[in-house]
Amino acid sequence: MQEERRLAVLRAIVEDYVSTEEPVGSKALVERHHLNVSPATIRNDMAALEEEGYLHQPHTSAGRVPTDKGYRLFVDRLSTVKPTTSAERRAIAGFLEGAIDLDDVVNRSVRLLAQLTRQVAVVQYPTLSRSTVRHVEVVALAPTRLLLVLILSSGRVEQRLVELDADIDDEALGALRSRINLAATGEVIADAVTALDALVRGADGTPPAAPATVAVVETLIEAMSDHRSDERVVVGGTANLARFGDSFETSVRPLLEALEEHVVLLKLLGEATTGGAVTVRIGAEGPIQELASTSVVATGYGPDDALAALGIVGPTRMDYPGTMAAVRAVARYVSRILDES
Amino acid sequence: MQEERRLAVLRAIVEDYVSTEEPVGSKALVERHHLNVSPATIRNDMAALEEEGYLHQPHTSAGRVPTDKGYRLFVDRLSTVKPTTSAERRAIAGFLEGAIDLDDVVNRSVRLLAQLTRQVAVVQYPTLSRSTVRHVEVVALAPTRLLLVLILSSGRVEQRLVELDADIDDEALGALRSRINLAATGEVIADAVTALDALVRGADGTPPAAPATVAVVETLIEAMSDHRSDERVVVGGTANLARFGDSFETSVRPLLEALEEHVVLLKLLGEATTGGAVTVRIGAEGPIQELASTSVVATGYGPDDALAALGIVGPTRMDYPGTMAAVRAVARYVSRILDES
DNA sequence: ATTGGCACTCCAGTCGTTGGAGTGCCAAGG
DNA sequence: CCTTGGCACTCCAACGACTGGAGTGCCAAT
Repeated sequence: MQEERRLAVLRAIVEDYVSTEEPVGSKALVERHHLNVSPATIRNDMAALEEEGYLHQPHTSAGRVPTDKGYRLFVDRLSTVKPTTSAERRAIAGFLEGAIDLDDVVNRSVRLLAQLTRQVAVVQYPTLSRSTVRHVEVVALAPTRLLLVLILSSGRVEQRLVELDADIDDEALGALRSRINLAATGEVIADAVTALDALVRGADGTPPAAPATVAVVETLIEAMSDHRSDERVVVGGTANLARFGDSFETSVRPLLEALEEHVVLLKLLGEATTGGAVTVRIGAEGPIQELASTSVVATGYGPDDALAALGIVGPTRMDYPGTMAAVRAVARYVSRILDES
Repeated sequence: MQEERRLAVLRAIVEDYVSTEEPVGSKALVERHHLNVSPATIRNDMAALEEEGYLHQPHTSAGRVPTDKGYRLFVDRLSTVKPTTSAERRAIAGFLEGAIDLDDVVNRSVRLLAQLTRQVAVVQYPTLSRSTVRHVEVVALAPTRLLLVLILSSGRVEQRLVELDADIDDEALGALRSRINLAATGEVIADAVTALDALVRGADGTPPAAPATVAVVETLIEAMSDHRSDERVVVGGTANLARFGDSFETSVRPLLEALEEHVVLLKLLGEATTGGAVTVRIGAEGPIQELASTSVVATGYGPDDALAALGIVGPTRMDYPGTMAAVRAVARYVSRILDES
């Protein structure tokens, strides 16, 4: 069955190219992998694979290099995700266990990912809009001044001050607090907002809400709708870009620029939060011009892997199985840590 | 007066080398700057300057390049800080005005600095230990559960939960709140800690403090002593490293690695918070091996320029007057913004 | 102290040359 | 029909020789 062997050849070429960083020729292939055929046979296969667009030749008489399409086939059908060793798992767990708060978890994750993959790591902060409301606290600092504390499942805490036009007594305050929590606690942000909205609109013919209630709920909704902190990502391991050796001004500069455009990164990571698996975007598959010559390996984390995303950016020539394994492992441990705390 | 001319020659060499990035020769010098002498004269001066260690020759028959010592002399005695134009000032102000919170101020400052100087920018978060206490809020979430909110002059807000062994009534709570604020409000963190400590120790023979007071104050002191967030710095503009063109693996990689070592950066910036002026560290003057071939231009910001520091890291071959002006201008505006909010 | 003249140095770019790795194709063998 | 050895061909990358030009240092003259 020569079709099968062709795929084996593609796999071998990808693996060799990734490790040697040089175009791979037919002779070297048969030596390193024990394909029981001659170089000439391999050449025929390679010619066929090139014909189909999986390989590319830098110059007429050079070895072959995988194309984006070749990597794609490799990732989809030829690679088995390398299982992480127990030592690696222990290292990951140990490194993340020490985290003391959300910031620390995120920062440690970035460093860890960058170190494991030797690529540039990107971690998104837990998304506000996908968190659920854990608790809302309403306390009086003064008779006309309330402090709202909004505690989310992601561990984030938001707080707002509300000035009232009139005094509010403890009893009314308690009632307000329990009504708000009844409506919002446990809900996803979006649902909490609509529930709170219903509260003040007096949906079903109930009398209009008291001014104090309106003020509090409005502030709360504003806090929940404040998506700007959604836009936070942390980037690390840029020193790994040094391995780009060649074509610096042409390939590293735009990449560094893209990495500082956090909006761009968020778009990139956004695609990864759908579906539980590790997402791989190879070369120009994505919408972002500047990253056309790089690959992105990312996945969601948190409950249902939908809270936010993390991943790495690197050259298309990368160790996909190993990288995917590392990304998945880190995402799992981060999810667990967040769940515990 | 030939001594005077020699300095003029040094200045001219620094300026030309910064703008052309190439060793500068005697002929080019007399053409570009209207020194009314011949190239031969300049050559004598250059030989003397080299003898004294201000210049260096890459090869026997090449132009001259300033040494670290040469830059140092230039910065200390030959350069006038370029005044920022009103257009620049408006741009800076406009860019920073839009900031909505502390995070935003810091992030905008980094981008602004990187853009103005075309170097790598580094901004330290306001130092906890140098902030003063603006207000302490103590509210009961439940009879045995208190929420402490610590608001600092830097705009930072810390909060802690305290579980009590016994119930506390509103009256006692109010008393506790005002005693704490009396002791701490307006004080520098360190002083606030000692004042609070005195509160529970009952310094002058007063009866020992109530258990609730002890618990609250201890938690508060702990929050104030939590210096880990002191260690935060934000780095931006790494894409500007691309201009390092030559010697990538040798000079950019260690630099990128150093930039990720935030502890290292903090040490670097730490030196800059003393004294109100802009600090310039050239080449190997500082303690950090990895940055031996770069310069750091930094200054403090905030009240007395002592709250925290910001600055840039770049090649020793940089436009010192312009860079110093930009750093100073940004620091001033950041200070102003923080003061207003 | 300054300057023109002059010999000297040395890098950077250019141009052949060449060796080796790799290919494509073909004809022979399973 | 697939595989294989042989062979001519291609082309890069490395090496070395060459050379022009920019720059210097020194010296004698002013």
